[in-house]
Amino acid sequence: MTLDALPPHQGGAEQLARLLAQALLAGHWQPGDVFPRELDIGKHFAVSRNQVRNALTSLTAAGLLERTAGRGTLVREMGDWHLLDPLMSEWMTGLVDLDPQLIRAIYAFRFSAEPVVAGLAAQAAQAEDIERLESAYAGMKSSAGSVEARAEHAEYDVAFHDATYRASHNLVWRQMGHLLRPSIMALIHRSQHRTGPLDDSLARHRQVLDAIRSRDASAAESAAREVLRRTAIDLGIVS
Amino acid sequence: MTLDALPPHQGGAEQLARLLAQALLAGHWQPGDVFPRELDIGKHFAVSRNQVRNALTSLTAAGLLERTAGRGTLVREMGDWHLLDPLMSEWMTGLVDLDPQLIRAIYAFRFSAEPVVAGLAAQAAQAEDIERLESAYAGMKSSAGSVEARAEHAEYDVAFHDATYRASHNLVWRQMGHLLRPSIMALIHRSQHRTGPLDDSLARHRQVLDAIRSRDASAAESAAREVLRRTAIDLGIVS
DNA sequence: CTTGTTTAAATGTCAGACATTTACTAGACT
DNA sequence: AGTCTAGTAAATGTCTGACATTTAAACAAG
Repeated sequence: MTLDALPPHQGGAEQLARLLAQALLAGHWQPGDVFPRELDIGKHFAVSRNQVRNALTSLTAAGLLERTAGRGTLVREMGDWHLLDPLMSEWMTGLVDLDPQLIRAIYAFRFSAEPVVAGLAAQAAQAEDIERLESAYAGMKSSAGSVEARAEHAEYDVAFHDATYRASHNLVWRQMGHLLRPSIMALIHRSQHRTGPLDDSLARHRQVLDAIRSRDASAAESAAREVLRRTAIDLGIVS
Repeated sequence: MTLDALPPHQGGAEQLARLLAQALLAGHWQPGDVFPRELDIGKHFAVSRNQVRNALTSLTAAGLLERTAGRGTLVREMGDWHLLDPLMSEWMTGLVDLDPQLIRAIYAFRFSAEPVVAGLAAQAAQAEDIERLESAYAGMKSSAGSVEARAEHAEYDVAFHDATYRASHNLVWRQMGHLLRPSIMALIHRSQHRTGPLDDSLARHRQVLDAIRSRDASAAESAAREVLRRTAIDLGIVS
C-alpha cells in the first residue's frame, strides 16, 4: 500500500493523523506491513517532519502502529488496537468501510454490556440524567421517519445511549460511551434502505426511558436488550 | 503544588511521564490548577524541553491535562481521565495512595461487568483459554498463604482475571483487562493484615474456572459475582 | 466605561544537525 | 564453506535555537 491512494489534506497534524488512521482502520495495510517513512509522508503531504511525527505519535498511542528506532514503523494487528481510546472513536466515526469484524465485535460488546448499564442507570439516575434521556428521546421522535433527517436522528440516538451510560454514574462505564458514536453511525450506512422500522426502534427506546425513570432495573435491562436486538437487525448481523 | 515534592528521576521521557502522571493521579494538583510550565519542569528535572513535551503529550492524550497555546497547561478533573488507556493502568499500578473514589469506581465497574464477561467466557472459551485459566489458578494456589509471595500471588490473580476477559473472545472486553492490574494491586496494599481469607478466595476462583470449563454460563456469572463479593471485603468497600 | 493597542508569557512549530538503534553487507580468518 | 567481525546505510529518536501563534493582562484613548 502506498500513500498515493489517500486523499489530500490541509492543515494540522490532527487532520493528517485522522487521514492515516482511517486508512489503517479501513485495512489498507496488513498487520506486519512496514508503514511509510516519516520523510516520505512529509514529502507526499507537504508537511514538516514535526507534523508527521506528531501524527504518528497519536497513531502509536492508539495501538495502530509500532515504531522502533532503526527498524521503522510497523502496522499492528486489530487485537492490539486501543478501541476504547476516544481518538479511535473519533477516527472511526464517519468511516464508511469499517471492518465488518470490528462492527460485530463492538455490537457484541454492546449487546452484553448495555443491559447491565441500563440496569445501573435505573438505580443511579438523577433528575438531570432523566432530563437528558427525555431530551434525546424527544429529538429522536421529532426526526423519525424522514430520510433527510437521518443524520440528525443518529445524533439523538447517540445522545440517548450516551445519556444511559452517564446515568450509571460510574466513571469507567461513562468512558465507554465513546464507542457508541461509531457503532451507531455505522448503522446509518448499513440500513439506508428501510425507513419503516424506525417507529419500532423508537418505541423500544421509550421503554428503556420509562424503566429508568421508574427505577425498575430489571425492566431497563430487558428493554435495553430489545433495543439492541432491533439494532442487530438494522446492522445486518442477524436477519 | 510545586515540583519540589516529587522524587528525582533518571532517564527518558517515559519515566518523567510516569512520575508526573502518578503525582496527578494521587491528587497532588486540584482540577483547574495550572500545571508547571515546560521550561520549569525541564530545569527542575534537568531534561530537555523535548523530553518534557513528549511526557506532557502522553499526559494530555490520557486526559490528565489540557494544554492551550498562550494559556498554559491545566489539570483536568477525574471525570475526564481516560481510565481505559493502557498507559493509565500502567501508571496506576504500584501507586499506593490512589484516590479511594477511583478504587470504588473501578470496583463497581468490575462488579457489574465481570459476571457478564465470565458468562461470555463460558460460551466462547477455547482450549487455550482454559489452559491459561488453569495455569493462573495453579499459580494462585501455589503462592497462597505465604506472606512473602503476596506480590507473586497478585500477579497470578491478575492473570486469572485477564484470562477470563480474553476468553470472552471479544476485542472490546479484552481491552478492559488492563484495568485489572491496578484494581488487584490496590488490593495488596489495602489488605496487608489478613492472610486467612485467601483460601476462601481461592475456592471461589476455582468455581469460576470450573463453570467456564463446563460451559455453564449462568454458573460462571454467579461464581464471578462471589469472587467479587470477596474482593469487596478485602478492599474495605463493604464489611 | 468601553474599546483598542501594546506587551509579556506561554505553548506550538520549524529546520538542521546529531545520536542511536537496527539490519544488511563485505571481508578476514579458521 | 562457515562464522565472526567490522563497517555502512537507513530508519527513528533527540537536542538546540529561533521563530510563530495564541492568550491574557496592562494600559491608553475615546
